[in-house]
Amino acid sequence: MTALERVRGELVVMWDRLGPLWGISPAAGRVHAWLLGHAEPQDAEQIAAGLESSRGAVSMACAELVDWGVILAEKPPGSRRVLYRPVTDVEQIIRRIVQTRKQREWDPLLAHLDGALESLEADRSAGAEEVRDRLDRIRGVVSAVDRLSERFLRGGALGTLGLKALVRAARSGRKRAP
Amino acid sequence: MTALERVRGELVVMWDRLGPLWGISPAAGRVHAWLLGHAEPQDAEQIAAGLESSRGAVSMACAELVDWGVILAEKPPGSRRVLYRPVTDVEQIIRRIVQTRKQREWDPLLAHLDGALESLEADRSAGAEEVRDRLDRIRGVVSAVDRLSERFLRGGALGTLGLKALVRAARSGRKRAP
DNA sequence: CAGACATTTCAAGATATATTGAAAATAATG
DNA sequence: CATTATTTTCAATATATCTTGAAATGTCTG
Repeated sequence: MTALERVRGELVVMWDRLGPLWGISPAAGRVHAWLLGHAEPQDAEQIAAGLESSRGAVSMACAELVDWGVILAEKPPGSRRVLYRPVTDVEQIIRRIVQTRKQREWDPLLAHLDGALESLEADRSAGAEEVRDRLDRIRGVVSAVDRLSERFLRGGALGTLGLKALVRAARSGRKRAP
Repeated sequence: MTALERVRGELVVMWDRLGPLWGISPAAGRVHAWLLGHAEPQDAEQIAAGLESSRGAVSMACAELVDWGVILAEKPPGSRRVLYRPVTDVEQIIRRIVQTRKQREWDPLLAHLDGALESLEADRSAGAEEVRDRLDRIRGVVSAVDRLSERFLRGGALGTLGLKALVRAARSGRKRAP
């Protein structure tokens, strides 16, 4: 077994657990890992065989990943197969994930909090006062993160957040023991 | 039904879905929401009754929340009951969540990536070259976020990230329609 | 536009996760 | 230190989620 093959297996295990952290399902995470581990784009058949999964499951996972914008589906002319290729521009991946999560989760949360605060304005009891205060503080942070992500999405580059310089610095200083 | 009671119910639904986003289970999220919705600290019995859950489930959830540092367990002298109170300092909550996730998830991820990159260094095939490049780019971002969180955890205040000013700004400008 | 090759869908079944409730453990009081 | 109020644990059970595979749908070529 080559080093590459071993790394591929580890990648699959990692992404299976980490996918949920940024909002994608474990199954889709495994497919993403598989694609990241292969230089050549793969078709659904190969992925299913490699992950010991079924054709249908891979189809679902790929649809999810295309939806998130972290992989691309390519139809080479002269063939009916669909080839999947991972997006390798990390900034683009982050952008898509931030964008998708913002509108799926963050914006609705903010709207709910605003609604809750509004209905509590009428209630002048001591208990309501305290709860309103807490929600207002939470809303402050949620709103701040919301604006931060907006700035990131508009600003065009990681640079706005100082991330770009950090990435540069981080790439040079590898290999701190586990 | 008062406005406060309605808001409590909505909070529970929100936190049930959002808990997983920052790493706690849906059940623990509901308990956290229940506590946030009540000005007075609550005992496990009250929580179980309020959420129509069982005594045991609440016990597990509270242990998880105390572990995360987002609620406090208080033993009032002269009684055997344990009262639970949510931490209301939002900065402290964020700090605990960032800290816990960093060491549970982020640090191991970084170590794995370093290990994978190291074993790929030997493999000089074209495929390995491409995969190594991708992993290196990913490692750059993971490492950058890691350093960012370290800076936040040490720096003592949200201020370091510019979040503090954002929170101030956000709190004044409420009520953009849903 | 028919035939063949591929993909997507979806209901049934398999698997994993969460919940319950009663028994064991713990802590406080007289 | 026995009693009682309370919490924690954990095996059984209920619930939700993921996977499968066959049928339906789509799409490219001659």
